Amino acid sequence: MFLHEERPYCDYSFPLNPQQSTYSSFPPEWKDAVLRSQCRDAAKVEAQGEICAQQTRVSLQGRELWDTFRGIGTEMIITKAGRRMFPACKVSVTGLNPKTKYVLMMDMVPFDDSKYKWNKDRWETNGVTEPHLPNRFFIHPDSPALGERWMQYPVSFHKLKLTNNTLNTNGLVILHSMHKYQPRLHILQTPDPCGPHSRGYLRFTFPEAAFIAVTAYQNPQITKLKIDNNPFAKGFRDHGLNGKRQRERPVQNSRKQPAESSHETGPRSPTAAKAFDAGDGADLTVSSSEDACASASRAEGGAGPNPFISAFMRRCAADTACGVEEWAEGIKLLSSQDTLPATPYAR
DNA sequence: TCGCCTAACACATTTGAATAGC
DNA sequence: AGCTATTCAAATGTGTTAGGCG
Repeated sequence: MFLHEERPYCDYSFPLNPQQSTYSSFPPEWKDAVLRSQCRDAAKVEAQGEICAQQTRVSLQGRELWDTFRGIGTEMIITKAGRRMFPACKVSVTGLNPKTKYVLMMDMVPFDDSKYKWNKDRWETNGVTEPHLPNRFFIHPDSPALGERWMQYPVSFHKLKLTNNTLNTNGLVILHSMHKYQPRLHILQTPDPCGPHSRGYLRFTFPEAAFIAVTAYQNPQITKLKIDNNPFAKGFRDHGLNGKRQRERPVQNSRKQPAESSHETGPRSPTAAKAFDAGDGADLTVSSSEDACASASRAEGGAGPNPFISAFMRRCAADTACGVEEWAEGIKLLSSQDTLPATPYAR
Protein backbone atom coordinates (compact mmCIF):
# COMPACT_ATOMS: atom_id res chain seq x y z
CA MET A 1 0.00 0.00 0.00
CA PHE A 2 1.32 3.34 -0.94
CA LEU A 3 0.62 6.52 0.87
CA HIS A 4 1.19 10.00 -0.28
CA GLU A 5 3.89 11.85 1.45
CA GLU A 6 2.59 14.62 3.60
CA ARG A 7 5.49 16.88 2.92
CA PRO A 8 5.09 19.40 0.19
CA TYR A 9 6.05 18.13 -3.19
CA CYS A 10 9.35 19.14 -4.57
CA ASP A 11 7.36 20.48 -7.39
CA TYR A 12 8.63 20.45 -10.85
CA SER A 13 6.26 22.87 -12.33
CA PHE A 14 6.50 22.10 -15.95
CA PRO A 15 5.79 25.02 -18.17
CA LEU A 16 3.96 24.45 -21.36
CA ASN A 17 6.65 26.29 -23.23
CA PRO A 18 9.17 23.59 -23.97
CA GLN A 19 11.90 26.09 -24.58
CA GLN A 20 11.75 27.46 -21.12
CA SER A 21 14.72 26.58 -19.06
CA THR A 22 13.92 24.01 -16.46
CA TYR A 23 17.30 23.30 -15.03
CA SER A 24 17.86 26.55 -13.24
CA SER A 25 16.85 25.10 -9.92
CA PHE A 26 19.11 22.07 -10.17
CA PRO A 27 22.44 21.68 -8.47
CA PRO A 28 25.14 22.96 -10.80
CA GLU A 29 26.50 19.51 -11.54
CA TRP A 30 23.17 18.49 -13.06
CA LYS A 31 22.92 21.39 -15.40
CA ASP A 32 24.95 19.85 -18.17
CA ALA A 33 23.08 16.60 -18.06
CA VAL A 34 19.73 18.30 -18.08
CA LEU A 35 20.74 20.58 -20.87
CA ARG A 36 22.02 17.69 -22.95
CA SER A 37 18.83 15.83 -22.33
CA GLN A 38 16.81 18.76 -23.46
CA CYS A 39 18.93 19.25 -26.54
CA ARG A 40 18.45 15.66 -27.44
CA ASP A 41 14.79 15.86 -26.70
CA ALA A 42 14.39 18.97 -28.74
CA ALA A 43 14.50 16.96 -31.91
CA LYS A 44 10.96 17.90 -32.67
CA VAL A 45 7.76 18.89 -31.03
CA GLU A 46 4.50 17.59 -32.26
CA ALA A 47 0.98 18.10 -31.04
CA GLN A 48 1.19 18.22 -27.31
CA GLY A 49 -2.33 17.09 -26.79
CA GLU A 50 -4.47 17.04 -23.75
CA ILE A 51 -1.77 15.77 -21.47
CA CYS A 52 -0.08 19.14 -21.63
CA ALA A 53 -3.24 21.13 -21.23
CA GLN A 54 -2.82 20.82 -17.51
CA GLN A 55 0.12 21.30 -15.24
CA THR A 56 1.46 17.81 -14.97
CA ARG A 57 3.78 17.47 -12.04
CA VAL A 58 6.05 14.64 -11.08
CA SER A 59 8.07 14.26 -7.91
CA LEU A 60 10.56 11.59 -6.98
CA GLN A 61 9.76 9.85 -3.73
CA GLY A 62 12.32 8.91 -1.13
CA ARG A 63 14.38 11.94 -1.86
CA GLU A 64 16.36 11.82 1.31
CA LEU A 65 17.59 8.33 0.62
CA TRP A 66 18.39 9.25 -2.94
CA ASP A 67 20.27 12.29 -1.69
CA THR A 68 22.22 10.13 0.73
CA PHE A 69 23.24 7.83 -2.08
CA ARG A 70 24.00 10.69 -4.40
CA GLY A 71 26.27 12.24 -1.81
CA ILE A 72 28.43 9.13 -1.94
CA GLY A 73 28.04 8.30 -5.59
CA THR A 74 25.16 6.02 -6.42
CA GLU A 75 26.02 2.65 -7.92
CA MET A 76 23.57 0.12 -9.29
CA ILE A 77 24.43 -3.51 -9.84
CA ILE A 78 23.67 -4.88 -13.27
CA THR A 79 23.65 -8.61 -13.95
CA LYS A 80 23.02 -10.87 -16.84
CA ALA A 81 19.70 -11.98 -15.39
CA GLY A 82 18.71 -8.47 -14.40
CA ARG A 83 18.93 -6.70 -11.07
CA ARG A 84 16.44 -4.40 -9.44
CA MET A 85 17.38 -0.88 -8.56
CA PHE A 86 17.80 0.15 -4.98
CA PRO A 87 16.51 2.61 -4.15
CA ALA A 88 13.74 2.02 -6.62
CA CYS A 89 12.27 4.84 -8.62
CA LYS A 90 8.98 5.90 -7.16
CA VAL A 91 7.17 8.99 -8.32
CA SER A 92 4.11 10.99 -7.47
CA VAL A 93 2.17 12.32 -10.40
CA THR A 94 -0.39 15.10 -10.39
CA GLY A 95 -2.12 17.10 -13.05
CA LEU A 96 -3.30 14.23 -15.19
CA ASN A 97 -6.83 13.96 -16.47
CA PRO A 98 -8.46 11.58 -13.95
CA LYS A 99 -10.68 10.00 -16.58
CA THR A 100 -8.05 9.52 -19.26
CA LYS A 101 -5.88 6.47 -19.55
CA TYR A 102 -2.13 6.78 -19.52
CA VAL A 103 0.81 4.48 -19.96
CA LEU A 104 3.79 5.09 -17.70
CA MET A 105 7.17 3.85 -18.79
CA MET A 106 10.71 4.29 -17.60
CA ASP A 107 14.05 4.00 -19.30
CA MET A 108 17.61 5.07 -18.61
CA VAL A 109 19.50 7.71 -20.51
CA PRO A 110 23.23 8.49 -20.40
CA PHE A 111 24.07 11.12 -17.82
CA ASP A 112 27.15 12.35 -19.64
CA ASP A 113 29.70 11.46 -22.28
CA SER A 114 32.14 9.74 -19.96
CA LYS A 115 33.02 6.23 -19.00
CA TYR A 116 34.08 5.81 -15.40
CA LYS A 117 36.50 3.79 -13.35
CA TRP A 118 36.93 3.39 -9.62
CA ASN A 119 40.33 4.55 -8.52
CA LYS A 120 41.05 3.59 -4.92
CA ASP A 121 38.47 5.79 -3.26
CA ARG A 122 36.69 7.76 -5.91
CA TRP A 123 35.20 7.65 -9.35
CA GLU A 124 37.19 9.05 -12.22
CA THR A 125 36.36 9.46 -15.84
CA ASN A 126 37.93 6.86 -18.05
CA GLY A 127 37.50 7.75 -21.67
CA VAL A 128 34.40 8.33 -23.69
CA THR A 129 31.20 6.42 -23.38
CA GLU A 130 30.35 3.50 -25.57
CA PRO A 131 27.41 3.90 -27.96
CA HIS A 132 24.17 4.01 -26.06
CA LEU A 133 22.21 0.83 -26.51
CA PRO A 134 18.78 0.86 -28.07
CA ASN A 135 16.18 2.01 -25.61
CA ARG A 136 14.43 -0.56 -23.56
CA PHE A 137 11.39 0.71 -21.77
CA PHE A 138 10.06 -0.71 -18.59
CA ILE A 139 6.32 -0.33 -18.86
CA HIS A 140 4.62 -0.05 -15.52
CA PRO A 141 2.60 -3.24 -15.06
CA ASP A 142 -0.54 -1.26 -14.24
CA SER A 143 -0.46 0.43 -17.63
CA PRO A 144 -2.68 1.56 -19.09
CA ALA A 145 -4.63 3.05 -16.21
CA LEU A 146 -6.74 6.10 -15.55
CA GLY A 147 -5.08 9.28 -14.47
CA GLU A 148 -6.87 9.08 -11.16
CA ARG A 149 -5.17 5.78 -10.47
CA TRP A 150 -1.73 7.16 -11.26
CA MET A 151 -2.40 10.15 -9.04
CA GLN A 152 -3.94 8.16 -6.22
CA TYR A 153 -0.71 6.65 -4.96
CA PRO A 154 2.94 7.12 -5.79
CA VAL A 155 3.90 4.99 -8.76
CA SER A 156 6.67 2.55 -7.99
CA PHE A 157 9.01 1.12 -10.58
CA HIS A 158 10.58 -1.30 -8.15
CA LYS A 159 10.21 -4.16 -10.58
CA LEU A 160 12.40 -2.47 -13.14
CA LYS A 161 15.51 -4.54 -13.73
CA LEU A 162 18.87 -3.54 -15.12
CA THR A 163 21.07 -5.80 -17.19
CA ASN A 164 24.25 -5.73 -19.20
CA ASN A 165 23.03 -8.54 -21.40
CA THR A 166 22.34 -7.01 -24.78
CA LEU A 167 20.67 -10.19 -25.98
CA ASN A 168 18.03 -10.34 -23.29
CA THR A 169 14.44 -10.45 -24.47
CA ASN A 170 12.77 -10.18 -21.13
CA GLY A 171 12.12 -6.50 -21.17
CA LEU A 172 15.08 -5.60 -19.01
CA VAL A 173 16.73 -2.22 -19.31
CA ILE A 174 20.12 -2.69 -20.95
CA LEU A 175 23.04 -0.62 -19.69
CA HIS A 176 26.78 -0.48 -20.08
CA SER A 177 28.86 -1.16 -17.01
CA MET A 178 30.93 1.74 -15.72
CA HIS A 179 28.65 4.24 -17.38
CA LYS A 180 26.50 6.81 -15.68
CA TYR A 181 22.77 6.93 -16.31
CA GLN A 182 19.73 8.78 -15.12
CA PRO A 183 16.17 7.48 -15.01
CA ARG A 184 13.62 8.97 -17.35
CA LEU A 185 9.86 8.70 -16.93
CA HIS A 186 7.53 8.66 -19.91
CA ILE A 187 3.85 9.46 -19.60
CA LEU A 188 1.89 8.58 -22.69
CA GLN A 189 -1.73 9.37 -23.05
CA THR A 190 -3.61 6.52 -24.61
CA PRO A 191 -5.49 7.23 -27.80
CA ASP A 192 -8.98 8.59 -27.63
CA PRO A 193 -10.94 7.83 -30.81
CA CYS A 194 -13.02 10.92 -30.20
CA GLY A 195 -10.07 13.27 -30.05
CA PRO A 196 -7.44 13.20 -32.75
CA HIS A 197 -5.20 15.61 -30.87
CA SER A 198 -5.45 13.93 -27.54
CA ARG A 199 -2.32 11.86 -27.66
CA GLY A 200 0.10 13.55 -25.35
CA TYR A 201 3.55 12.56 -24.37
CA LEU A 202 5.68 13.88 -21.55
CA ARG A 203 9.09 12.91 -20.30
CA PHE A 204 10.76 13.63 -17.01
CA THR A 205 14.37 12.93 -16.19
CA PHE A 206 15.69 12.58 -12.66
CA PRO A 207 19.30 13.73 -12.43
CA GLU A 208 19.29 13.30 -8.67
CA ALA A 209 18.75 9.59 -9.24
CA ALA A 210 21.73 9.28 -11.54
CA PHE A 211 23.89 6.26 -10.93
CA ILE A 212 26.87 4.40 -12.28
CA ALA A 213 26.11 0.91 -13.52
CA VAL A 214 28.52 -1.68 -12.11
CA THR A 215 28.80 -5.45 -12.06
CA ALA A 216 30.21 -5.35 -8.53
CA TYR A 217 30.10 -2.55 -6.00
CA GLN A 218 33.20 -0.44 -5.99
CA ASN A 219 32.57 1.98 -3.17
CA PRO A 220 32.28 0.23 0.22
CA GLN A 221 30.16 3.10 1.50
CA ILE A 222 27.56 2.34 -1.14
CA THR A 223 27.61 -1.31 -0.13
CA LYS A 224 27.03 -0.38 3.47
CA LEU A 225 24.24 2.01 2.59
CA LYS A 226 22.51 -0.62 0.52
CA ILE A 227 22.86 -3.24 3.22
CA ASP A 228 21.57 -0.87 5.86
CA ASN A 229 18.52 0.13 3.87
CA ASN A 230 17.57 -2.82 1.71
CA PRO A 231 15.56 -5.43 3.63
CA PHE A 232 16.74 -8.17 1.30
CA ALA A 233 20.30 -7.50 2.41
CA LYS A 234 19.48 -7.70 6.08
CA GLY A 235 21.56 -10.81 6.37
CA PHE A 236 24.69 -8.76 5.81
CA ARG A 237 24.06 -6.30 8.60
CA ASP A 238 25.83 -6.50 11.95
CA HIS A 239 29.25 -6.38 10.32
CA GLY A 240 28.16 -8.99 7.86
CA LEU A 241 28.68 -11.67 10.46
CA ASN A 242 25.28 -13.12 9.87
CA GLY A 243 26.68 -14.88 6.88
CA LYS A 244 27.91 -18.40 7.36
CA ARG A 245 31.05 -17.81 5.38
CA GLN A 246 31.86 -14.69 7.34
CA ARG A 247 31.37 -16.50 10.63
CA GLU A 248 33.62 -19.27 9.49
CA ARG A 249 36.22 -16.90 8.10
CA PRO A 250 36.09 -13.65 10.07
CA VAL A 251 39.19 -12.10 8.54
CA GLN A 252 38.99 -11.20 4.89
CA ASN A 253 41.43 -9.02 3.11
CA SER A 254 39.38 -7.80 0.26
CA ARG A 255 38.53 -4.48 -1.26
CA LYS A 256 34.94 -5.47 -0.63
CA GLN A 257 34.82 -5.31 3.10
CA PRO A 258 31.66 -3.44 3.90
CA ALA A 259 31.52 -4.88 7.36
CA GLU A 260 34.72 -3.10 8.28
CA SER A 261 33.18 0.23 7.68
CA SER A 262 29.82 -0.61 9.06
CA HIS A 263 30.30 1.65 12.01
CA GLU A 264 32.46 4.23 10.40
CA THR A 265 29.53 6.15 9.19
CA GLY A 266 27.51 5.51 12.26
CA PRO A 267 24.23 3.73 12.59
CA ARG A 268 21.58 3.82 9.97
CA SER A 269 20.75 7.38 9.18
CA PRO A 270 17.39 8.30 10.67
CA THR A 271 16.49 10.26 7.60
CA ALA A 272 17.56 7.54 5.24
CA ALA A 273 15.82 4.97 7.35
CA LYS A 274 12.72 7.06 7.40
CA ALA A 275 12.81 7.49 3.68
CA PHE A 276 13.21 3.81 3.20
CA ASP A 277 10.55 2.90 5.67
CA ALA A 278 8.18 5.04 3.74
CA GLY A 279 8.73 2.74 0.84
CA ASP A 280 6.57 -0.06 -0.37
CA GLY A 281 4.02 -1.02 2.13
CA ALA A 282 5.07 1.28 4.91
CA ASP A 283 2.73 3.92 6.19
CA LEU A 284 5.21 6.53 7.17
CA THR A 285 5.76 10.08 6.18
CA VAL A 286 9.01 11.37 4.83
CA SER A 287 9.92 14.74 6.14
CA SER A 288 11.14 17.29 3.73
CA SER A 289 14.82 17.97 3.62
CA GLU A 290 16.08 21.48 3.37
CA ASP A 291 17.57 21.04 -0.03
CA ALA A 292 14.74 18.99 -1.39
CA CYS A 293 14.25 21.25 -4.31
CA ALA A 294 13.07 20.53 -7.77
CA SER A 295 15.17 17.96 -9.46
CA ALA A 296 13.44 16.40 -12.37
CA SER A 297 13.70 17.95 -15.72
CA ARG A 298 10.76 18.04 -17.97
CA ALA A 299 11.28 17.12 -21.50
CA GLU A 300 9.17 18.79 -24.08
CA GLY A 301 5.63 17.82 -24.52
CA GLY A 302 4.47 16.41 -27.76
CA ALA A 303 5.53 13.31 -29.55
CA GLY A 304 8.74 11.82 -28.43
CA PRO A 305 12.03 12.49 -30.12
CA ASN A 306 12.72 8.83 -29.66
CA PRO A 307 11.87 7.32 -33.02
CA PHE A 308 10.43 4.30 -31.33
CA ILE A 309 7.82 6.33 -29.54
CA SER A 310 7.31 8.69 -32.43
CA ALA A 311 6.73 5.85 -34.82
CA PHE A 312 4.41 4.18 -32.43
CA MET A 313 2.36 7.28 -31.84
CA ARG A 314 2.19 7.96 -35.55
CA ARG A 315 0.94 4.46 -36.02
CA CYS A 316 -1.74 5.04 -33.44
CA ALA A 317 -2.61 8.36 -35.00
CA ALA A 318 -3.10 6.65 -38.32
CA ASP A 319 -5.20 3.98 -36.78
CA THR A 320 -7.94 5.68 -34.86
CA ALA A 321 -9.60 2.35 -34.30
CA CYS A 322 -6.66 1.27 -32.22
CA GLY A 323 -8.05 0.50 -28.81
CA VAL A 324 -6.34 1.29 -25.57
CA GLU A 325 -5.54 -2.31 -24.84
CA GLU A 326 -4.15 -2.90 -28.30
CA TRP A 327 -2.18 0.27 -27.99
CA ALA A 328 -0.61 -0.76 -24.72
CA GLU A 329 0.00 -4.24 -26.02
CA GLY A 330 1.77 -2.73 -28.97
CA ILE A 331 4.07 -0.85 -26.69
CA LYS A 332 4.89 -3.97 -24.78
CA LEU A 333 5.63 -5.84 -27.96
CA LEU A 334 7.82 -3.11 -29.32
CA SER A 335 9.71 -2.70 -26.10
CA SER A 336 10.49 -6.39 -26.01
CA GLN A 337 12.01 -6.43 -29.44
CA ASP A 338 15.69 -6.97 -29.75
CA THR A 339 16.25 -4.57 -32.54
CA LEU A 340 14.88 -1.20 -31.74
CA PRO A 341 15.82 1.85 -33.74
CA ALA A 342 18.85 3.68 -32.51
CA THR A 343 18.06 6.66 -30.38
CA PRO A 344 18.84 10.10 -31.78
CA TYR A 345 21.28 10.62 -28.98
CA ALA A 346 23.22 7.44 -29.54
CA ARG A 347 26.90 8.12 -29.63
C1' DT B 1 49.07 -8.11 -12.95
C1' DC B 2 44.92 -5.67 -13.24
C1' DG B 3 40.17 -4.60 -14.01
C1' DC B 4 35.95 -6.35 -15.00
C1' DC B 5 32.53 -10.03 -15.24
C1' DT B 6 30.10 -14.34 -13.91
C1' DA B 7 28.03 -17.97 -11.24
C1' DA B 8 27.32 -20.19 -6.96
C1' DC B 9 26.22 -19.39 -2.43
C1' DA B 10 23.81 -18.20 2.14
C1' DC B 11 20.47 -15.44 4.07
C1' DA B 12 16.22 -12.55 4.27
C1' DT B 13 11.96 -11.11 2.30
C1' DT B 14 8.02 -11.67 -0.52
C1' DT B 15 4.44 -14.24 -2.59
C1' DG B 16 0.81 -17.30 -3.06
C1' DA B 17 -1.49 -21.56 -2.17
C1' DA B 18 -3.49 -24.37 1.43
C1' DT B 19 -5.79 -24.60 5.63
C1' DA B 20 -8.46 -23.22 9.67
C1' DG B 21 -11.75 -20.46 11.93
C1' DC B 22 -15.71 -17.49 12.06
C1' DA C 1 -21.04 -20.91 1.23
C1' DG C 2 -18.24 -17.04 1.69
C1' DC C 3 -14.96 -14.30 3.85
C1' DT C 4 -10.82 -13.46 6.68
C1' DA C 5 -6.69 -14.82 9.12
C1' DT C 6 -2.86 -17.83 9.58
C1' DT C 7 0.73 -20.97 8.15
C1' DC C 8 4.29 -22.59 5.34
C1' DA C 9 6.95 -23.69 1.31
C1' DA C 10 8.61 -21.86 -2.92
C1' DA C 11 10.16 -18.04 -5.37
C1' DT C 12 12.66 -14.01 -5.43
C1' DG C 13 16.00 -10.46 -4.14
C1' DT C 14 20.29 -9.35 -1.73
C1' DG C 15 25.67 -8.85 -1.23
C1' DT C 16 29.73 -12.00 -0.94
C1' DT C 17 33.14 -14.59 -2.90
C1' DA C 18 36.23 -17.23 -5.89
C1' DG C 19 37.57 -17.84 -10.21
C1' DG C 20 37.58 -16.85 -15.25
C1' DC C 21 38.77 -13.87 -19.01
C1' DG C 22 41.02 -10.40 -21.85
